[in-house]
Amino acid sequence: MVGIKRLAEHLDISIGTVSRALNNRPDVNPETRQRVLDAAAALGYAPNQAGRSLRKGATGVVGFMMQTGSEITGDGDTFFMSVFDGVQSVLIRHGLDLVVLLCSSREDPDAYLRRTVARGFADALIISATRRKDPRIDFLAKRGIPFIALGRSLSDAGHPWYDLDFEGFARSAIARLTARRHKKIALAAPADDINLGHVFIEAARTALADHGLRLPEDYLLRCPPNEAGGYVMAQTIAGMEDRPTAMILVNEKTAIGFYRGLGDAGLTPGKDIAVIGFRESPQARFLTPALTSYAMDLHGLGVSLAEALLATMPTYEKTYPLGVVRRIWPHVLVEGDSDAPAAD
Amino acid sequence: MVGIKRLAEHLDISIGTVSRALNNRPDVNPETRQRVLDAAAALGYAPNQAGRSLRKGATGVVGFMMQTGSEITGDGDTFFMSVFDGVQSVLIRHGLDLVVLLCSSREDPDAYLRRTVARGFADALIISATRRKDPRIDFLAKRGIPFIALGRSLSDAGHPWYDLDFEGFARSAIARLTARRHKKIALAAPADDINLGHVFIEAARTALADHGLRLPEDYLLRCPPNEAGGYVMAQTIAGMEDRPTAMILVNEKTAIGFYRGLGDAGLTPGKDIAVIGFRESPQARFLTPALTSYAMDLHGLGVSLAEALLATMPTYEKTYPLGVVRRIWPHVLVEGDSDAPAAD
DNA sequence: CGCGATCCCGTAAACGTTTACGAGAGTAGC
DNA sequence: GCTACTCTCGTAAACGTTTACGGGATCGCG
Repeated sequence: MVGIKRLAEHLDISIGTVSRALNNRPDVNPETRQRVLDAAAALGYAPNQAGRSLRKGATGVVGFMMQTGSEITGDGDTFFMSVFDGVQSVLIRHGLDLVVLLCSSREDPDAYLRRTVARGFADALIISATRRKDPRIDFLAKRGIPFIALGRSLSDAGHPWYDLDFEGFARSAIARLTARRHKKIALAAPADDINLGHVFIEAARTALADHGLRLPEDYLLRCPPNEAGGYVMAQTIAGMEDRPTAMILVNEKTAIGFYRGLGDAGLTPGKDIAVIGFRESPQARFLTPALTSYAMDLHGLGVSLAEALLATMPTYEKTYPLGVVRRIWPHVLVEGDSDAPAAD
Repeated sequence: MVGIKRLAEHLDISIGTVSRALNNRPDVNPETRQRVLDAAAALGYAPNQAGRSLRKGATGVVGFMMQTGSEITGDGDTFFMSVFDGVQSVLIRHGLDLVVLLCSSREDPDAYLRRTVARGFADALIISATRRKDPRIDFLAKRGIPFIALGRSLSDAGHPWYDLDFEGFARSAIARLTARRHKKIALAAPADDINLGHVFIEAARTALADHGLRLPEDYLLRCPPNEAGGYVMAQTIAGMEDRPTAMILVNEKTAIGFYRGLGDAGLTPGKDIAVIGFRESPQARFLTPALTSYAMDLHGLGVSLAEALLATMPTYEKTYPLGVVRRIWPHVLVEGDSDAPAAD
């Protein structure tokens, strides 16, 4: 490992000058700088990150915390990969790197966060799967660590966040179904403490009320946001004596199991039961009948997340004079054939 | 931020003793150690990672490099999440942390690796999506950085690796199909340079030969390993004048699009064309007819990967006296209804 | 010739740890 | 009372950077 010291004695100049040349500071002779740059390339010099961050007090990395095996992100999907890609495209322009911090399903997210913050891993963080009340938010705010949340929370530290448009989804889906004469509309939302379930359900309740409808207790189904969850939910629906005629799913993966479960129960999705899913996805795209769902620009979401995060960091706040961003990310309807009008 | 210095002057002892107490070294009075531990907890002391790794020359993190948006891992799926979970369960026992290093689709994997190695991010690495010849292997070996590859490669640096059993898959699937009187068997493999495609195709060729069959040129289909790839492949198959009666897919996600594509072309999977997929997955599990495929213990694979990696690190090699592990990870057949006998 | 300004560059401190070394105190053995 | 040893702890160097500070050239100008 060739360090700045070896580089300096090889060029027979001081390490100070070498450092200045490499970090192109003004007070160094252009010719010397070139010599240093050439030698650095020739010897394969790479600055030691530990030394650098010890001195500067910053690491140059941004962490994206997510949970493995949790209900919400457990199966992993194209969602986060696309967002990562967007985040990274912004960070790389500033010499920052993105690393993904995986919190195992067996570990407490709050403890995990404290641990990784204590290690001084990242200069800034993106947290996802925000809970109704999320101690991570208070913790990060108190420690003064720049962060942004993907997902709203009741915990409010004046921090920036982006979230998906669950209200718009609920309104649109319900308007669409009622326009097609559906009156018995059921919802499927994840059962855990992740905030999005609450937001969606509340929005759906008021949207239903706007159309003179209400949500019976047994029409609010809690199911794990994956294929198996959709399957057992279909069984439940099929066995109900006052069966709903339409179903709204907040997670696209439940749709896959739901279709199969309906089929196994002798029901046809889109005919016996109208279905609308939240997020358009490669998997759901190939369902038959095509799932009516909502598509969004995830790469763009990643870009916006990164920019809003940088806006809260002293070093970059002039580059991104955005203030504290708290915004709902839009989506567009993708019409399918899964939400036909109600019979009768 | 309270460092070791503040802790020391608060206790009125030297920083050396504090450090020794915290790293529980032998030569410190038990009573003093307890005082230090208590004070550390009270003041919320957390060791500065930069300082520590600068001194020790190690960071205590293991990186898992994967590509976003690439064909092989682009859509992300349950595969890697499960592996991550297994890896982490081992690392955490040794105070090591796992971070995921995302290489964007727009960046060269080799350049990305060099960059992150140069940054001194991780003490050891796990690389995935190995190519036929993979410069990353030579690079890591030359730099003497402990690493393990998930996937074989022609590049051989005497390094450890694990890989899935593509040969066993090919043999089993072909034996199963020929036993059901299929003679016109086609393959679908990814088109990129990832090594698994080559391994699988070669294995399939010899397995076919063992049964007196051969692989016509147009029965070897290259398709992106995702839903859309499966769809267009179905169109291609449907339009062939000498249509195969069976299809083997190395990627489960292609099965989803393939089913839909066949349906749109008026063909029924499992009836007009037998289908066998490689990896059993939540998505494929809910296809109709159920996809015959192969399941494997991904968490266990992660555990084994981590142990084999640690076995190559000087610090841990006595704990895991495994030598250089190069092993094929087993799977088991999950019988479905998608590979019915050939008509006539 | 003197003086200030400018341009480069060397010196050294600092970031927060870990650890080799040695020193002081106590203890035991003779 | 001397030596040898153990136990505990303080001292200081080292890890690889960055950067404030100052100093020697060089130059311009009066």
